[in-house]
Amino acid sequence: MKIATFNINGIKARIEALPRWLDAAHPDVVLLQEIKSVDDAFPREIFEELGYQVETHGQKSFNGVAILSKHPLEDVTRGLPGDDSDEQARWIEATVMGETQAIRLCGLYLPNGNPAPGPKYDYKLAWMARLEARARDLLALEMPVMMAGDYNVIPQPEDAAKPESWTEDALFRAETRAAFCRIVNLGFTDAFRAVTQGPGHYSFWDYQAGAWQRNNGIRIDHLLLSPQAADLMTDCQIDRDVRAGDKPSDHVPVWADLAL
DNA sequence: ATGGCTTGTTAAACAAGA
Repeated sequence: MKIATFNINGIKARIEALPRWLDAAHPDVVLLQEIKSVDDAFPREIFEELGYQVETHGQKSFNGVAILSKHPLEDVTRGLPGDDSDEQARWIEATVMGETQAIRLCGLYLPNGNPAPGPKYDYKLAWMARLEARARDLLALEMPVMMAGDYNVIPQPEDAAKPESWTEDALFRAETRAAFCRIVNLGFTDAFRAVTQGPGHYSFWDYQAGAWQRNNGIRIDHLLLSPQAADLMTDCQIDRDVRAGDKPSDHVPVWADLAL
């Protein structure tokens, strides 16, 4: 089962590029971030005609996550637990049945947090604390679990072309990286790093200043696997060529294949 | 880079992103 994460930076703006990638990559499940749409305005028919079930958790103008799946989605839940006053649409969960066993999928859009320090950074760290709590509960299920999405975290210096320019940024500050590390160290596997080591592998290139042409990128879209999911992984890749297509998102898809 | 581009909202700028 091929499961991908893709921050599309607006579903309306990606109404051609997203189906184009689906046709080329034929993922079974896609976790989308930044749909920037309310649920009623999401063009679900386009994806249903391609064979996908569509579950959205949107809001007006900003954020918003969704799941596209060629297999039935069960027990869909919306919103990250831990703060009922949080109105930002950044988390969706669903269970997908494979041929032999089920996997719990979590799609997430972790807050950017800039400028740091400040209230937006405080929100990011508080959100990561809630994520850690949810991650603990998911591990206790002792089943295949994937938490995938735009983490807005550069885990290591090798995950940025110019790490020195990110030192005070909310994506790379010591507190951010430590919070991410705490979650991984609960027992998750960074799927991409289990397959590929070394620098030069990015999932985001800024629209500005010729970042793509200069390969000035960062790796911030991650797939974290529970031990039971990591045991099933056979491959994980970044579809970097998508960034060179017509009217691209500033992020590209990252996917993993699991023997489910 | 104090933001060089893109998006959404809404009708000419503004907010937000990373």
